Amino acid sequence: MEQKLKEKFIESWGNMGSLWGLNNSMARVHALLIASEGAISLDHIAKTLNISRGNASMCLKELRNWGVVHRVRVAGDRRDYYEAPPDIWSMFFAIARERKRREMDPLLKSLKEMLRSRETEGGEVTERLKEMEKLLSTMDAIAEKLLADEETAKRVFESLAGAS
Amino acid sequence: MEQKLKEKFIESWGNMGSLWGLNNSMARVHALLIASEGAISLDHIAKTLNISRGNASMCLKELRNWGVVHRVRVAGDRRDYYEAPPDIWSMFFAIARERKRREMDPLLKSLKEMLRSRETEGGEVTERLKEMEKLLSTMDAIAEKLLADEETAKRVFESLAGAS
DNA sequence: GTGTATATTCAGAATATACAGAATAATTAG
DNA sequence: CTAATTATTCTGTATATTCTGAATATACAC
Repeated sequence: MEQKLKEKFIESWGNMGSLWGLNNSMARVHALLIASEGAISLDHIAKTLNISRGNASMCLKELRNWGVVHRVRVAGDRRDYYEAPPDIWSMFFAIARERKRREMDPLLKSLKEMLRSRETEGGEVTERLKEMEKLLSTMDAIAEKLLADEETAKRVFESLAGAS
Repeated sequence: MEQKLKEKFIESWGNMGSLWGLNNSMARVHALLIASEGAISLDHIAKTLNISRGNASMCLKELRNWGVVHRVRVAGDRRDYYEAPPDIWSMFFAIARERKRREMDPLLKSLKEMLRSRETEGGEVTERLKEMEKLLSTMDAIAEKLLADEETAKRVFESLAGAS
């Protein structure tokens, strides 16, 4: 019966994943790992989700890049096992870190470069770009601060959520 | 010469856009509007970006759904003109609102549903899902609060970014 | 009303992405 | 070292997405 919940979760997570940069298989692999108690093998994953072992391998690699899945080696067993660390908050931070790295950093970098190369130039457009750069720098500073220390960040979140 | 800056910005924004749900053309159209002083016509957009008028039309429609582009009607001119509102902060909030709506709300909804349908059940998996629900609810509360009042939000951001 | 300029929608072509399964590489036991 | 087992990478195919250009609709001038 626990099975039904698991399947439903895998399906939902699969749908959601695409919203933050995972394709369906990746998100399903991730969901299966989240919903499984111990570490499980690539083979087990491929069989359970009905995907090829090759695909499973690529998904796991990418999920490890995101930092949301770990490989576990078991002595006396050739196979690799994989698990999602149990702490949901650290998963959240891993995802946040990666998304910042992918979505924010390059844009901020590109803005800074553009503005540096045209420091002297005026115009409305340059003004807007400067404002964008300021805004993104603010966000960047916040993100850096929060991602650097998870415990502090948690407290900030609780306080922001709670304050009337 | 301003032209080079514009092109570079369009290219960067185009690359970035795909990371938050716009396809390349949409993001390029958006970038062109951000980087243009007044309102410009569909025709102008299609020509400048080398895309079909049909595609331009669809992109503009979608960008207006996001709330980041406005249509301007000029008296005595049949054509429609489009512009990106000049305030970067309100653009930021429009994007944030839409992303929350697309990325967070459905996930939270789906989690709540799952948990409701299995309230009685225990197990490690259910525990994790509950934690996820709690975490997302916290984030949701923060987002609601910040998106409801832009001025307050700005102040919160400044303060978070600044505090040592 | 008619004719013209513009915008939108749509079908299918072009392109990009995701996947299975085969080929290759790596690891380990013996 | 060799053979066996598992993991990874690669290749072609299936699928999904995006885009164009044509068809259709809409708005306006007269």
